[in-house]
Amino acid sequence: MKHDVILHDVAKAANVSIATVSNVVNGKGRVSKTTMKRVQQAIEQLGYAPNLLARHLKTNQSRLIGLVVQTTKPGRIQDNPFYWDLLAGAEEIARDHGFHMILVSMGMPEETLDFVKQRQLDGLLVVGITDHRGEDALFRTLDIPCVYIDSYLNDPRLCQVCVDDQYGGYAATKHLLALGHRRIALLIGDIPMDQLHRYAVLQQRWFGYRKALDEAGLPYDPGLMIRLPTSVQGGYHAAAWLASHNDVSAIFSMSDIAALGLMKGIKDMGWRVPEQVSLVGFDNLFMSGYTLPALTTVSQNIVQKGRVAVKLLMELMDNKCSTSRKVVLPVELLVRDTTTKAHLTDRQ
Amino acid sequence: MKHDVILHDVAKAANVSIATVSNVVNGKGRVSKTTMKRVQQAIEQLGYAPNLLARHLKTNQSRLIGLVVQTTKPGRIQDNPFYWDLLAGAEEIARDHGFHMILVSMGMPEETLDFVKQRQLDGLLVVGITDHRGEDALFRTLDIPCVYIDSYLNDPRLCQVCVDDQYGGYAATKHLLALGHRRIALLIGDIPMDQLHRYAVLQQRWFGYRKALDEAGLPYDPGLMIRLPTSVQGGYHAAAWLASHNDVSAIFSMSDIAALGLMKGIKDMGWRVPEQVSLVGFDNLFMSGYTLPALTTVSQNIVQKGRVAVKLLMELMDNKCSTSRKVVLPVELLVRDTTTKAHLTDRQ
DNA sequence: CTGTTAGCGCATTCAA
DNA sequence: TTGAATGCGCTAACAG
Repeated sequence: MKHDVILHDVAKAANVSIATVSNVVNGKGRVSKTTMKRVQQAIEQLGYAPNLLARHLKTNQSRLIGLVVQTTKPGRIQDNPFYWDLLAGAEEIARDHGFHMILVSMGMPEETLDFVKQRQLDGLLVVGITDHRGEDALFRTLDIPCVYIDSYLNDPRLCQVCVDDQYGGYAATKHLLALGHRRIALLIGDIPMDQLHRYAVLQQRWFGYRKALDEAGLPYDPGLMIRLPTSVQGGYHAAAWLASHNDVSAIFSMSDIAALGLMKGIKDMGWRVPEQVSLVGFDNLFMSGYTLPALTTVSQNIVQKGRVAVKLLMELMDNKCSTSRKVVLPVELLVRDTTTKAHLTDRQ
Repeated sequence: MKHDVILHDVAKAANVSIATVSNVVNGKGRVSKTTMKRVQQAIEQLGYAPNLLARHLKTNQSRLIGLVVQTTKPGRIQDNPFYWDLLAGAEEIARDHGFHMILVSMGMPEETLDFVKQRQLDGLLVVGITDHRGEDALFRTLDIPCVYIDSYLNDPRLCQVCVDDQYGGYAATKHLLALGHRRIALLIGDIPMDQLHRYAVLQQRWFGYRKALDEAGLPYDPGLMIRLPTSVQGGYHAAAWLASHNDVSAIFSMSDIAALGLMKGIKDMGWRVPEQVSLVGFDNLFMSGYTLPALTTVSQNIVQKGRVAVKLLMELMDNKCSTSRKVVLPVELLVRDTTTKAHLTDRQ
């Protein structure tokens, strides 16, 4: 094609100045009905659309929100389907406010900072960081509105969105305890226990687990922590662990993904869920209700998490974030078919 | 914080003109070693980062690539976890070329056009459109580089990336035929058969199915098309259909998602996979190998699809897209445990 | 090798 | 109510 249509072209066509056209476009200033009509017509005919680069350069904003996700290898986005739900929820609200979402894959920290400065991002949704590596300080230096998701930062001035992970862990464990289980293993992820504080979400669920144990007067046994990756494969391999721990009658997996792999692993060993091992997951993935048996799990709404995060960000931008700076979304235990009364003798 | 650091500030600090700083930043023009050092030092100290809005306004580009996805409700992103893989692959390559990904949820067509024009997007990744609603023409009017993913547009000048859907459908069906199955149902999605051409990906797989049937000298039976949504729920309900079609010994589901639901539905009816019904899926989801029995499926690499699409887009931008304008990524039949020899008598 | 200058398209004073 | 003029921060052409 040719040259873009600009303010100037419209002005000429409507026989007015560019200032007037600008006023019409932005609904500002006083413009008479007749000229407004004429201008709108010209805009229509020429197919004019304002150049946001120019507008934003002038107004010193970008109406762009960055979704900052951690990367394993520098510059590479972590493989996690949940992010799409988060992004979808965020985009929905952002769009309603005239903002758009841009992806910021966080590799080297400085790169991320540069990105935000260069692109003049108006706000950030930061997923899953901790304040133990100074990452939060990093974003603080940026001095733009940030909403931290699943991050559990201690600074009360920070805006945060998460789910009630601790309650989730508590509810799942309590459910198993109520069914008579006493030796409940925790599929916690591939991390050393002394590094648990760096994975706040997992730590919170772990807290909930311990709390339920405490209330039941049961001791905490570090030997029941299964430290394998939070993945289908990791879960699958947890079955081998289970084979050498015959006193364990239930496993609480911190993710449905791992729970699915684990269920497969258990069945491949010839054991039955839930008759011989009870299983609880976390997340309520789209197919968790459709496994056989259907997975008992702690359900969370990730799309909603994205929505709420952007809403909070909008408030933060308007400086009217006097209300709740930390939003904890509810989780819900969905009891399905992978949990049943303890029958310890079955596998012994 | 305060005011952003701009070219001017650096220039003053280094005692040079802004043009020289610009040259250093962009590695253009001739700058002496000593001044370059001085400028770089100033940049470092002040923490200068170029304002891309200004740069792009000047250079008339944005280094932004839009990922255009369909929405069901206007303005809302369709719920599909695959998109994250696509986005991740695309971002990986885009970032390597100094581009970033922005989300364009396509509701009303005009909105989308405005978005692209206003944000001055340099290129577009358009997912799953057809040329039967004139959507392709829409993007053509934009006159910016586009790569169409999973779209099967007829215009040979268009850049497209897809997988070999037809071969996938063919291979899956042929596999079932080789096992002795003769009545093979197709779980095709919630669309009228006379609208199939509007869903080119499904149509291609359907072509493959028919081709395999033809080669085996078997007639095509429209009565074997199961028209239920491509979702876990849809698949689950397909089990009821199966119950009333006892001559059907195998089902080819056009998506793993639906296949998972179907597997559950079949088992809930008390039937066994694969002894009584063989099942093939499509996609190879992350947990498809971990169902029980493990799902036989046609595997595709969606991350790779995203990568290739951006690579193609980059070539298109450089005008050196003389080579292949259409890339067909391979698919692979993964024979796992949901398919076995036909035993028609089992359920009759 | 380095500095001066003129816009990119727009929003926004300030005059008329 | 409308228009002329200024500058957002940067690049690129041209001068020195």
